Amino acid sequence: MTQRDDSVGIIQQELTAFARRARATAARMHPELSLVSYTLLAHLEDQKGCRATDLAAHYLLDKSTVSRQISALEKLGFVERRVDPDDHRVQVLHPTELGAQVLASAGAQRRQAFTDRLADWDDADLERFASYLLRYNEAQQRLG
Amino acid sequence: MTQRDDSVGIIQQELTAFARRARATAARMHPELSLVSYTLLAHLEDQKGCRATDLAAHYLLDKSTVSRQISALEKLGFVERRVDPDDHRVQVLHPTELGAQVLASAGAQRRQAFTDRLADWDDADLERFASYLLRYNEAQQRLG
DNA sequence: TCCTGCTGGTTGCATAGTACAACCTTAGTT
DNA sequence: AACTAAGGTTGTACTATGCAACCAGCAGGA
Repeated sequence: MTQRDDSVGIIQQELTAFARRARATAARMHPELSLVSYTLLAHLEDQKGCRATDLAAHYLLDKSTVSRQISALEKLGFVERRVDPDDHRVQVLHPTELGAQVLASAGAQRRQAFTDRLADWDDADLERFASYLLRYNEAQQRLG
Repeated sequence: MTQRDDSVGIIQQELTAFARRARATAARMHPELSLVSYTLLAHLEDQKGCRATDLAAHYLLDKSTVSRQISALEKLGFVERRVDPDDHRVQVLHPTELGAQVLASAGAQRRQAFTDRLADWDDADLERFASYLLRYNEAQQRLG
């Protein structure tokens, strides 16, 4: 067992531990907006509106899952649907004013939690950690 | 928005993206053993047996959740219960021979996937990434 | 024009994972 | 003996998810 293998083992173990906790932690932080809802809503804001199909493709979710998530967000008044005049099959989804507010609030809370956890890191370490995560996720997407 | 804030933002985003994918990815890799089951079974092996309560405490799960997970693992023949002779309330849980085999196989598959994703990293980066994850998770546990 | 096939979305069904509360059994204390 | 605490199980409910069946609108070709 080389030192390299040790590192891989630790990375596996720690990422797994993180994944196991993530949903529950997010739910505790802002019960109003689950991890998934938060992500979808954030994407809508980022993209200035998109279709349910785009969300499904981007997050590797089934379209039925997205459909239900969006219904829930709509029921909460966080999302509105605008039928595309050029293609009546399509609904372009947008955050509502309220949705944007809730998103901003949840985002601030999330960001604060991360900032706290990373408070005693120096800038160089933070930047390197960020670049490692980007690199890792890029590889994961590439390799499935 | 400082460069530091950017780094925090990226870390948040990438860890979130990872968490969103983790369960589904794990499920695709070895349908026999979900992420949670895998983790519980691995803990049993690590600890050379422990109680359901210990698992619940360690993974911040409700004891009912653990109870059901263990029932499922037992039904699959991966776990056996041994009543503690000193305290008949207690069941000490152990992986069975079969459970250990499945665990080893799933573990090898998981490890291989990580090894592939990290194939083109040099040793120093791997070691640093591993240490960052340890540090991050330690802080998360400390801060809740 | 009409049939066929494709695309975007919804709905019915099934499953996993989870929590909470009520409960049972066994230990330990007073 | 009576009470309390600890380890587990079970009933109930809810969220997230996928698959399959379906509907509706669009686009192309015979």
